Amino acid sequence: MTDRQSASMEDYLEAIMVLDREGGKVTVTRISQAMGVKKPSVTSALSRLVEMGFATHEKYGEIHLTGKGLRIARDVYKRHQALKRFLIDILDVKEDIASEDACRMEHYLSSISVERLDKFIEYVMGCPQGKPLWLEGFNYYLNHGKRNPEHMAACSSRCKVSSKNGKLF
Amino acid sequence: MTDRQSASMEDYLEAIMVLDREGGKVTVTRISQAMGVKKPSVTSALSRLVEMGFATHEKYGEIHLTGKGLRIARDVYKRHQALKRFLIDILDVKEDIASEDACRMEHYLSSISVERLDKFIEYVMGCPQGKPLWLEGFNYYLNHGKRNPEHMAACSSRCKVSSKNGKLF
DNA sequence: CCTCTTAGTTAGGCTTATCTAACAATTATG
DNA sequence: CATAATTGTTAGATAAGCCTAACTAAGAGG
Repeated sequence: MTDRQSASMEDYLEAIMVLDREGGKVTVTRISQAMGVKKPSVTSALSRLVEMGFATHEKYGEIHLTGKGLRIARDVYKRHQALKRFLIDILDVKEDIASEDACRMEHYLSSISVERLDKFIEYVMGCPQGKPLWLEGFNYYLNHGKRNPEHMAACSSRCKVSSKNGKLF
Repeated sequence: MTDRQSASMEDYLEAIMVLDREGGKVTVTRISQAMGVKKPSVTSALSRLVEMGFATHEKYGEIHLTGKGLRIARDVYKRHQALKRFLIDILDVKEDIASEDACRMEHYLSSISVERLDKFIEYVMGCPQGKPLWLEGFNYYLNHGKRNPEHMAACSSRCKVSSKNGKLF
């Protein structure tokens, strides 16, 4: 039922979904540019997606995901976002690196682990009073190579009111 | 200089290193069993590793990693451990799932991100007084679907004295 | 409506990484 | 030490996924 597709197929499905959300027709050229592959690769991939029942594509015509295809695309995207948010918000990795890492790893995280990761981010970032102090402490640790004596004394996880990472994505 | 090899090549290098650490001669058969591939695949992979200067292997003879090969193997293994420890110790994922996830993702985490992840685990698990209370709070959140009111009141990250995860690996 | 440009497809080749079947070398055993 | 069992290699097939080159379809401008 929930068999994973190849990394490549997942990438195509995800790209089609994202391009569709961006608006306008989803074309071979757009997919090609978005994914950094040549157009014949897209045509070839599309024929496999169609064969597997994940997309529809009439010659020279429109490209759409089927229900099945969309479900997979959303799954992949969810994994992508969870990984990216973790890397950026918790580990303080720069956005471009985080995105690249997420793009590569999104195909390999089990559903159990995504679920946990999602909950973890929710738990940490959803701290009622804002960014947890212990996370501030981690930043200090990253920058200074040692624990902040103040944090160690208090060992407090009281939350900051304003979050440093205010952007939605 | 630090070009990443393919996932498959990294897997072979890692397996050879681990088998070597386990003791005894590293043989085609052992590699084959450890990795779940047939023996001709191992022979073929070995010839590529030798060609790239990552291993030595005389016909019907001994298999060893070169310095270059060992360096890569250690890198991969480090990523593996970081991911696994994170999944188990922080996200409370079961060991077998964590290992599988780590095995697949270990090839795709950038060096910057491993570094951060390592530091993160070090920071969290190395809390002077033991397992942080906020992490206990996360466990509660996982099991009950909501924050523990007590933790919310205190929002404390004081550490438990004894760690629940006492094993080294 | 004809031509030129752009978009998409087809054909064919390459690489990686796997497999099976058959063969060769090595090791163990009576 | 001769033969059987194990171990390792070679040859050849297959599949995914990418590429280039060449072709065809569709659409835009004069």
